[in-house]
Amino acid sequence: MAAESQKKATVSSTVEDYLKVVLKIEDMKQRASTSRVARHLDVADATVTDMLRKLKKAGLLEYKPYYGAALTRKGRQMAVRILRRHRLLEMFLHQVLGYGWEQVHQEAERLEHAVSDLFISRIDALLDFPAQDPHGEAIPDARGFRQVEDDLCLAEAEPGSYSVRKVTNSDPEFLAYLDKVGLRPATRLSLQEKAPFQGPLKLLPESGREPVYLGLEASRSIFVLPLKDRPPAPAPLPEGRASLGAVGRPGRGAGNE
Amino acid sequence: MAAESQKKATVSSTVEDYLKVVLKIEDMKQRASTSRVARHLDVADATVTDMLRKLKKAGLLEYKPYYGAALTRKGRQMAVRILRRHRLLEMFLHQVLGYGWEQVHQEAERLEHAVSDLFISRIDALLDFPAQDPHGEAIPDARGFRQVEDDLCLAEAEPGSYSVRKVTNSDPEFLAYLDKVGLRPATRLSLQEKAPFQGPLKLLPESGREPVYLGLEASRSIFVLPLKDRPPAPAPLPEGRASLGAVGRPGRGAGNE
DNA sequence: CCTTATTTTTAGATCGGTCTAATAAAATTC
DNA sequence: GAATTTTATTAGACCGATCTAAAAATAAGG
Repeated sequence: MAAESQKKATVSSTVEDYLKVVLKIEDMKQRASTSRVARHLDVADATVTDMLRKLKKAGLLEYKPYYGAALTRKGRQMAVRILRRHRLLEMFLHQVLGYGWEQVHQEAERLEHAVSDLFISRIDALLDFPAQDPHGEAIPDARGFRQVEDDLCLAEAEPGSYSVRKVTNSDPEFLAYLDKVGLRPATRLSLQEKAPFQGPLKLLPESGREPVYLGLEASRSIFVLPLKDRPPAPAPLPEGRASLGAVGRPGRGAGNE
Repeated sequence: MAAESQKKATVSSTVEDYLKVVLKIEDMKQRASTSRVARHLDVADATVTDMLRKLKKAGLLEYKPYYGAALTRKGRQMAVRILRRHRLLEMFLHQVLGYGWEQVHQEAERLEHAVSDLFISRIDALLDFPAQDPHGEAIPDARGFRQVEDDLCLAEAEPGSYSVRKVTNSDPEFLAYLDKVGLRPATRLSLQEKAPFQGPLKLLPESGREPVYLGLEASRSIFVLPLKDRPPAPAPLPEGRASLGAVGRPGRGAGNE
């Protein structure tokens, strides 16, 4: 063992959760302050202060009292690993077990801490190495590389034609609603107008005939890709709904749900 | 809610583990004494004493100091539920993700505490409601019913023809060995002789040409079904190896089936 | 039966993760 | 720039699960 001692350094699932939210906050270009982390994890601020000190000691992040935390390379590596697991699991639940996209997050949240590397690599292969999860979020590859994407948030878009790239919100209610009005990754839509003074957006999804009025706040979690007028191929996601060797949602036979 | 208050009563995974081993011990027709439970869980006796008192207070088992524990109906129900999850998960890992039978136990051990009921019912359907796990152990059904089987242990069998029903040992080394010499659920074999004085058994598995000499102790974890001489159909397991929508072990590039 | 050995329980401590209440630092406002 | 508000940290405690060491109950032998 000459090398840098690439210890497996197994951490608790609590630690994994802390790393995950720090990464998430950093990805949003915000400062990972104590209170922000606390809000994301729904724990008391004091608990976070404590934990950040511990994680600093473990070399997983830098931490300046009264300022906040920033992942070290090692910490980021771990966080990205969990992110990968989470998203792969979501895709697996959706494609193989027929979960709705509003159901996958909660289950993946528990599974990401429990499955082995073998499990992950098997589902990765089974899914043919997917690049996005069911919400359109990029899945980091096995080496921890993440594709960067220039994000255009619907809240900041001008009227025009777009296709939905991803939805960064895991609230099941919200996702179920989007699904109902026909807004999912890869669907095309035209943004018709934006009411002034934080007003709602008027959208026309290609699927539905009815226009959809979406609150400005809600529109912040929808990211889109501008379409050069109306080309034939939008195609971000490999393909839509449950298609693999899946039991197509529940259906026949004995009871599920 | 007029009825008996069928509370979901969610317990920690530690508690689930305790219930599981008490069930296992009871299934072996032994007394679930403090030390026996401690050995199975690899914890100190004192820890078990404590826990048994707690579980008694929770109404999950009866407990007499200096004697031992016995599951209540509620406790047994929970324990069987975990057993079902465990075995279903093993089958899933084997059939869908191509795990070897010596690999499934460890992974299922973690997953059984993490997956939701929905997950379980989906894999149950995906596997077409299997009755046995990869070791040939019966999977309790969704209502908690367990099929009883008259167990004939190889250690107690007379020379003759048998088919392997189940292997009750989760040591990966041991299972890998059995696999190598061609002993798995549903394989036929002839028990040729048993050496006296706790001596080894001489076996001839149908697959292999070489006889296998198996220690008496090892033979205690192999259970068999007597064959009426040599009929065409042995068929305890629904069918042998990975057959479902499985990715046939890892292997090639794409592919789901 | 009394002594010894074994098994079990009690007592007291530790560890990880969490909390509340009190205090202190930083940011904001006047 | 002093006072107030907001944000963080310290202090002290709790809970679940575990441990070790000591004491007590049961079982086994002579």
